[in-house]
Amino acid sequence: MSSLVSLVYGESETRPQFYSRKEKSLGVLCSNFLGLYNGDCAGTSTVGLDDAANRLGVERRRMYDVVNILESIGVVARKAKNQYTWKGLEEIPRCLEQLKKDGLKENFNSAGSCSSARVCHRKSVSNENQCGGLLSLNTGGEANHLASLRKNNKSDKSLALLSQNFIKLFLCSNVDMILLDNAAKALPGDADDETTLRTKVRRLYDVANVFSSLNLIEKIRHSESGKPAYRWLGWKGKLKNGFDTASEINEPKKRVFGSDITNYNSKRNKTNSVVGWKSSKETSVRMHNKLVDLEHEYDENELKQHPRHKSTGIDFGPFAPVSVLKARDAAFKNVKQVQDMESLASTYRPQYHNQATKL
DNA sequence: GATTCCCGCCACTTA
DNA sequence: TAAGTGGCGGGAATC
Repeated sequence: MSSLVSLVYGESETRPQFYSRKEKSLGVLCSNFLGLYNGDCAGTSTVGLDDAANRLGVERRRMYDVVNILESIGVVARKAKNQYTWKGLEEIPRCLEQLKKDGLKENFNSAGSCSSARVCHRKSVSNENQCGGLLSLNTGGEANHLASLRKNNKSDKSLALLSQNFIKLFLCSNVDMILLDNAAKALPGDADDETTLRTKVRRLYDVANVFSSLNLIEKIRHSESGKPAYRWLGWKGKLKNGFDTASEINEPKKRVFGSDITNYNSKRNKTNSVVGWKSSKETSVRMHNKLVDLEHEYDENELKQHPRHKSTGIDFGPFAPVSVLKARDAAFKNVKQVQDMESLASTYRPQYHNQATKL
């Protein structure tokens, strides 16, 4: 029992250190990873997976999650076994641009579904996609690490491609707000199978947490259903002192959890409370319609089952941006304070390490 | 009770 | 054959 307590409380702590999911979230890990390689280790061109895991005090498995998602937006590129090339945050806008181009060119979500997203990614596997490292990696001996996945159909479900397709939902349809459930349905895969959907939603939470930590998206709440939705913010960040300052740049705009929305475009509410338009390119119409259909379908069912009072706006959910930002800022500060890598590792390890696995 | 998402099992690939 | 990779879903934290 005492050992169990120490697992939870931390052996070196005099005060109980309660387990907190937020501190171990992929978003926080991502922030720390970026802080490490974009800040303290700026200039480092090669990222060793084991090294990163050690420095950040996490299991290697978690690094795969973060790195795969970051690879999907060009921040890193797989170089060799256990090694990634650090491309940098400045790759993000270029990658987003490319993703948008690809998505539009390949008519992402043609025929009102995302079946073509599968086509899109297959093309990507064939190295037609130029984005970052994920789809055009292939430097040196590492020919195409997705090729192996393709063999066993793994790439169809890879986190990296899910990430890219999630982004394409925003970029290619020009919706700026998507219900997570609907994103899962709209993305490639069996949308009728409950288990498949649930799994996809789990993965989308992973992806969304990382993207949220990058300030590419923000989590909000569908005002009527209370269901989670994500709003596209786009890449606004620029580096300052080696750090992504997107959070700082956007900080004034952030709303406190539960507060009223002031910058919400009322026009969006007119047609649909969740899906809004920025423009209306023909290619985007199909996806828009699909998402709108999903929303209508969802809203009708929801209202039938759970009649609600009319809401005046959007409520932020439990993933309150401010709290996340606080956690992130704290993490960044933490990273900044540590000058040498040795102390960095010891600083971070307790935060992530699952002590239970050390038994 | 529903939502969120960490955790680690395990199948598969690679060296 | 050991090590690397990452899909997957159980189940606990959180709302």
